[in-house]
Amino acid sequence: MRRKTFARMNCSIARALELVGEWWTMLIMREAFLGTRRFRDFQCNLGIARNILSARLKKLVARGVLTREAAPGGGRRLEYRLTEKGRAFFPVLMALMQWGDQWVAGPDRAPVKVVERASGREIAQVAVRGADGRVLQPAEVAMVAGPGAGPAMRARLASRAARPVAVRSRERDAARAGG
Amino acid sequence: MRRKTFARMNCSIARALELVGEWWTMLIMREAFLGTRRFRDFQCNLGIARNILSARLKKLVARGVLTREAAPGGGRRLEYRLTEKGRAFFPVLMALMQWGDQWVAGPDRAPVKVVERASGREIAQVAVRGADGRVLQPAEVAMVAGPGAGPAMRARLASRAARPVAVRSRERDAARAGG
DNA sequence: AACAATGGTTTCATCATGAAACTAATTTCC
DNA sequence: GGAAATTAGTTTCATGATGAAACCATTGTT
Repeated sequence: MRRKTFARMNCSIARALELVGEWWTMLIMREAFLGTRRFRDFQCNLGIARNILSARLKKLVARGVLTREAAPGGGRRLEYRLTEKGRAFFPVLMALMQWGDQWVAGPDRAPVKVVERASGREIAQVAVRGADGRVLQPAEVAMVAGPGAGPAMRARLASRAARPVAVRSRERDAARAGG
Repeated sequence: MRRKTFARMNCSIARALELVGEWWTMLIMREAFLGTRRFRDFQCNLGIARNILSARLKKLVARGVLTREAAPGGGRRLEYRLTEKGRAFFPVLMALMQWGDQWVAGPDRAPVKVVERASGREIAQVAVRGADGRVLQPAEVAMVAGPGAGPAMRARLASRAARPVAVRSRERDAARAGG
């Protein structure tokens, strides 16, 4: 059967994943943030098949995440560059990288360190913050219906509004389970 | 050919995606943060095929993102719950949701609003911040080799250390391109 | 004109996905 | 105690996505 689309779901995460959630796409975004612009370089740096890279780039351009422009220089050179929409994706990638650093690679084994260009100091952990800037844990927030919520989502959110993601202590050992 | 694995890549984003980057997995995480714990509820809320859900949950448990425990109640009830590692994924999902709200759903069409439980005020934008708490744009940071960088990554980062993600003005129209 | 570099598209074998059918463990109803 | 129901899967099978290699097209160089 055909792979299901997330586009119809009344959920911004699903709709975002429809654009960037396919296999390879987030790594293409990573490359773009690392400064890669040319088809050849994406292909070599990632080791992705060319037909797949072509399809992914095409979709990202069509969705306004990248632009495709002729580049100066010999041959048939093109450049793929991040748009404003693409650059706005930065926090997602940084959050994902930090999670990988801390929970997959292991502490102090990060392959890449992100530093503030001006000062050379490492950036802070990407975190969810309240209006006052305080860092919030999952249990400290609630999901409520937004202006774009359909009837189904509205019903779901109403029925569980009082049920945060509870934190239990007995799982600490299990959280270290194998890789 | 078999789908390539990202696990060997010297990149925390790739390694994170190896765990949560498969089709459906991030939406399963979203459901978990919304409070869903039972197989049946994941299946109904997402509309995912049961064999795929089974495979994804199994992998998330094996990787320490979820726990699987018997739950009180009739039948053969099980509960899947987020571990500390799973809860640490919160900023990634919130960043993704906000990006979807702003750039895919369109402004003021967000299906879900996330508010601080204590005050009821909406949370802030998830952003990359420096050590001093100031919000940083992609062009304001540099990627440098971390303790876990291999020779190849080290060489790449050294050669492009001086090349930030440049911001050009002429793309503003293109960024609005079709959906 | 021939050749090389870049950026693809096409073809084909293999793997992943989705739907439905089937299995298994536990509890409730009669 | 046995039948049915609930939950949580696994198996089977048709179809779609992926990866590798081959092929094509445009532009610039010799």
